[in-house]
Formats: sequence, structure tokens, C-alpha cells
Amino acid sequence: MSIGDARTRILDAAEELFAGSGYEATPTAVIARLAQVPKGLIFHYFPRKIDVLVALVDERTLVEEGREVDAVPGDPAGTLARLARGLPLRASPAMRRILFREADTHGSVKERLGRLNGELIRRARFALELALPGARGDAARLEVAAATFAAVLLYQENLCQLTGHQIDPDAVAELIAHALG
Amino acid sequence: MSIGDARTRILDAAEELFAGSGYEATPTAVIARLAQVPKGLIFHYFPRKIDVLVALVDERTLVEEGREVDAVPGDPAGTLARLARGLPLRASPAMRRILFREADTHGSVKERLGRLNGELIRRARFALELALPGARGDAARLEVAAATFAAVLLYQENLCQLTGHQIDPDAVAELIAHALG
Amino acid sequence: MSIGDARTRILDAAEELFAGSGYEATPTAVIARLAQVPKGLIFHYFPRKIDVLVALVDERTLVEEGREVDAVPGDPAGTLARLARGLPLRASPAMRRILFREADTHGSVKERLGRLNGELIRRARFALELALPGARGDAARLEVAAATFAAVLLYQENLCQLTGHQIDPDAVAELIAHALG
Amino acid sequence: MSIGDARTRILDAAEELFAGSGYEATPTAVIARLAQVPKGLIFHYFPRKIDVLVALVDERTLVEEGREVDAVPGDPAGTLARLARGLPLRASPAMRRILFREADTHGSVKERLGRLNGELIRRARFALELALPGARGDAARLEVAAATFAAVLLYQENLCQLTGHQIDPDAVAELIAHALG
DNA sequence: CATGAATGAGCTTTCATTCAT
DNA sequence: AATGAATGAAAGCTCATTCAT
Repeated sequence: MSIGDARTRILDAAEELFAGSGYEATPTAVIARLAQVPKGLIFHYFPRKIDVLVALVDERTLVEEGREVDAVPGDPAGTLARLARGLPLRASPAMRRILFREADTHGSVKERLGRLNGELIRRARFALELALPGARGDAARLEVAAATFAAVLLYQENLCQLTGHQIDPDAVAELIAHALG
Repeated sequence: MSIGDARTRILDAAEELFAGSGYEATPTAVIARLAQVPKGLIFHYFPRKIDVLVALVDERTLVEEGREVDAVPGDPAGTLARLARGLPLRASPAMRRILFREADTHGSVKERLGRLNGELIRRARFALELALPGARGDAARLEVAAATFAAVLLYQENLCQLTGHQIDPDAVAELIAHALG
Repeated sequence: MSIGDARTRILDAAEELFAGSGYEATPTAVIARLAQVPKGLIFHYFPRKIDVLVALVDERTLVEEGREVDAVPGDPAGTLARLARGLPLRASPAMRRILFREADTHGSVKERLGRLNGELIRRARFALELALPGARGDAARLEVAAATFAAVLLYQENLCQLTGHQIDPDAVAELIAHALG
Repeated sequence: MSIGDARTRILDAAEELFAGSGYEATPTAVIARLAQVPKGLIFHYFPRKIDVLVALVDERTLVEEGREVDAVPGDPAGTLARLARGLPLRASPAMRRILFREADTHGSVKERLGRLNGELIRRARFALELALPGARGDAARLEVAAATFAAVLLYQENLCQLTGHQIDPDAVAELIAHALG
């Protein structure tokens, strides 16, 4: 086997195909062909087709929880902008598409997306608390700002690709910072 | 033929099923059963299965374009909040889910969702322009605010249902208004 | 369709094949080929393979219950011998094999076989009661005689074909008559 | 390797599974799992799946041929009753089920069952000959009695479990003795 | 001997679509 | 327009068997 073992090649193929055509529209036979393995081998490693998707989500997406936030007191705009440099999500672009695309398909995908969402909000809130020490009193407003920022980031990750619209997270960061200033 | 004619009942059934299980996972036979029509009749009205989805989007979603915005000069928060009372989208809850869920399935769905997105941004921008006559000079900032608000509304419509998180559009409206104030 | 409609031809084919090779060892594809119908049509009429077997048992075996017994008072041997002329079972030889062969496969087959057994015993008991009016007092002995006769008849129907042994029901009838005489 | 060596554990597992679900419906993978051996090892000991069944029958059923019969002259009922204490078959309950259940599956099973049947009849005949020295002249009647008793015993072993009916061999023994008396 | 990944034919079942009526 | 039987390609999945290690 030239590139990786069979199981890995199956997951590679599935990742590409699920991202492109969707889980339901991707036959296992096509996964097998792309992975250059016999069809039966897929079911040796993954007893049911859905287990391929579950394995992908389990093994190839990681919501980074609890990492420290790179916050600069007095610079909420810059702090948020740095947050927007990357979602707290270790996953390939294909896996990111799968995460949003198949959130309805299986509970484990939905759960992962929900975790990402929650972590995003938590980070944004925490970053703002650090960047704006004086604003801690207004927790509700910070919460709204954090959720708004999270919404924008997920919107950018997901819908923008579908609709062709763009949104600049840095500008949103500045907007929100201004609102809290 | 209790409610509506056959074609209508087919679309009713498909709407419910596509929203619940997704387009790919819904067999035409199940649509026929729920609609209480013979299987063949579906293909009389809709030569291919995808035509059912296209017809649903065409006939049961309407992006209201160009309607006037209920803006109050000097009250950007209230103006945005009123915008958030309802998306410029005439569609049942089921059709809304279909719009987001099947945006990858067929071009016409994606186009409709993109149209909704564009209209949302346009309205938000226009509303802010009216509510903040003095801010017209800073078009870029208005644009960002509008896009942010649109992102929040679509996020609420789509992801919140999946992840269980909530966001209060009125609070976001106030936040944005404050940022622009 | 030359001989019978498709559903009938499917059942005909299944009857022949289940009797010959057994239910588990008979692929639906072979049924379809013998019946000269496309494979998919089998599942149009019988959603699952087991439904073919159930339909066969339901529609092509009939345990004749409660029919009068041709009893001659004073001639228990002849009366039992007449009983042995035919089991109270309307079914082709193939269906008879299926009934015994697949009794473990599905509840409905087992139930039918149990009904046959029960009816056989009931008839034998009733026949003996009529043929031996004076013996009614010894109900237990009649019961044993009836069960013995039933066992012999089922043994003849089932095991004899497997083992190559033969048993003459008329001689058993006479033996039992003698025992009760 | 808690109980026995691998080969024994494979046979143990197969015995249990074949008795419960039937030969055809039992995958070798399930046998391997229950036996706690790797899948490939089964085919090391038994090149084909059917060889597992053949080995079971060969090694775990024994038709006891030619053993002396515990006959008491003048007491045919007791003699038969003692015969009914146990079939001339050394085999676990599971193997007994397999013997009847899979008689159609493979020649060796059918042969063993036929042998059991023959031995049963031979013993019953011999027992009756010894118990009724005066009846030796009427060989035909003895033969019928023996076959009847064999039929009852096999019926009890096989069908009774399926149909829920019971039959008391002792009472049958007495009935037959009475018939010959 | 022992192992479990690998194989591929074949299984039951699904399903969009057609078509005679 | 209305019907449901008919079609067959393709789906997910099973499984006895092989084989390199």
C-alpha cells in the first residue's frame, strides 16, 4: 500500500467525497474506488456506513477547549481579531464542510458542531473580559457581544461559501469593540 | 382528497419529509404514502424527484425584496430590532429548514438562500442609513454592521436550532446601534 | 404472463425451492429467475424475504379443523386406518416438506405445524371414542393411543423420508386397536 | 484459553450456535467470537464451514449400536419403558437438536439420524422378542410395535419441543405391551 | 501455529422511474 | 389524469475463504 494503510485511505476518500457530494449521496462503492480498496474492506473497519462519518468526526475534528486566549487589555478589537485568525477547530477544510453540511445527519456531528459553537462563545467572552477589565460588570452585554462574534465567525465559515457574500472579521471585531468601548 | 388537490398534497408531504429527514433520505414512495397519492402520480407532476424540491423552493419560499424598511431616524436599535421581527422570507418553518439543509443539494436552493442573505444585508444597511442619517458618510462601517446583523439573524435561524444556543436579536440590535452611535 | 400472475409464480418458485434447498439456502435471485420475474418484483409483493415463507404457509397450507371423523363403532382399527389415509392438511407435498423443514425458521411455520399436531391428536381421540363407545371411561389410555397414532403419522410424513425407514399406518392402527380392545 | 484448546472451543461454540440458530444462519465469524479464537483459526482446523458440522456429528454424537437390552421376560411394558429412559444416543441436548434440525443440510447428519432410527427399531424389536418369548412367531407384529415405539420416541425428542405437546413414553410402552399381550 | 486484514462474490433490500391500462 | 405493477440498476451489507506475516 503506497500511501498510508487501508483504513486511513478509506477515511481520506470519505472525507473528500462527503465534503463534495454529501454523506447520503456518496455510495460506499465510490469511497472504495477512490480509496483503492475492495468494497468489503470498508465494512471490515466500519460495520455501518454511518460509522465512517462518525470516525471522521471523532478522529479528524478537534474542538480545542480551554486554551488560553491571547488577550491584550485595552485592545478588545485586536483581541477579537486575533481570535478570528482561526476557529478553535483542528480540522481540514473538507472536515469543516462536513461538520456544517452533515449536522443533521447524525448526532455526533451535531454534537461536535455544538461544542465548537459553545467554545467559540466562551472564548470570545473570556477574551473580552480580559481585554476590557472595566466592563466585567456588564456581563449581559459581553455575552451578547461574544455570541455576535461567534455568529459572524460561523457564518463566515459556513454560509459565506454558499452565498458568495464576504464579511471581514477584523472589521466586525472593531465594530464590537467600539460598541463596548 | 381531503385537503387540497393531489399536487398540493404531494408538496405538503415532501415539505414535511424533506425538512425532517432530508431530501436524499426521503424516498418518493414515502412522499406518496404520506400524500395519499399513488406513486406514479408524483412523476406525473414532477418528472424527476429533484423537481419536487425545486417546486417547493420556487413556490413556497419568497424572498421579499425591496420592501420598505420601517426605520425611525435616531433609533437604530429599535429599527434593527424591528427588522429582526421577521426575516424577509415568506416560508413555513419547514421550508426554512429545507432552505438551509439542502443548500448544497441543488442550485436553486442555494440561489434562494443567497438571495435571502443579500436581501437581509441590503435591508439592514438601508435601515441603518435611514436610522442614522448622520452616519451615511461611513459607508464601510454601516456595511459591516449590516452584515453582522444579517449573520446573527441567519445564525439564529439555522445554527441555534442545531446547537441549542440562543441569541437575542434585540440585544444585538442595541449593541450594533451603540457601536454606530 | 403465460402461467398465472407474477405473485403466484413467485410463490410457486419459492415453494419448489424452499422444499428442495431450504429457506436459508435459497437466494431471492434464484426465486426470481425460476419465477421469471425481475428480482425487485419479489420485494414489491413481499417486503422481506421471510414474508414469502409466511405467505406460503398462510395461503398454501390449511389444517382442516373440526371436520367429522369417519368412525365405525366397533371397528377402531379401520377407523384409525381411514384417518391415516390423509393428514388433516391441505398442502402440496412440497409445502409439507417446508412445514417440517422450516419449523425452526419462523414462528408462523411452527404454529402451523403445532396446529396440525394438535388437530391430529384431537381427531384420533375423537375417532377412537366413537369407534370404542365402551372405552370412554378410560380417557387417559385413549389419549395415549391417539398421541401415539399422531406421532406415527407425523413420523411417517417427516422422518421416514429422511431415514429411509417405512412404517405401515394400517398395521399401527390394528396394533393400537388391539391394545384398546 | 480458559476451557479446552482452540479446536474444542470452536466446536463448543458451533454446537451452541447451530442448535440455536441453525447451520446456515450461523456465520463463522460469530463462532469465532463465541469461541474466542481468531477467525482464521477456524479454517485452520476445518477447511470449510461444513466440516465443522461434520466434525460435530462425527465426534459428538454416538449411536450406541448392539448394546444389550435390559429386557425382563414377561414384562414387555417395563422393558420398553426402560428402553425409553434414554435413546441409544450419546449426545448433548444441543447436538440432538442439531441432528434433527440439520438432517437436510448434509449427508453425514442424515446418515447419523437414520442410524439412530434403525438402532432404535432394532432395540425395540429385540427387547420385545426377549420380553415376549412366546410372541416370536409373530415377527411382523413385533416389527410394527417396535417401529411405533421408535416413532414415539423420536417424535418426543423432536416435534414435542416444537409444538408444545407432550407424550408419556411409559404409557405408550404399556399400550404397546397390552397390544402384544 | 496463529492472526486478522484482505477479498470479492453474492446477499437482501431500496428506489427512481417507466408504462400499460 | 390516474394507477400500481413492473423494472433493473445500485445500494448497503454479509460472509466464507484466503493469505501474508
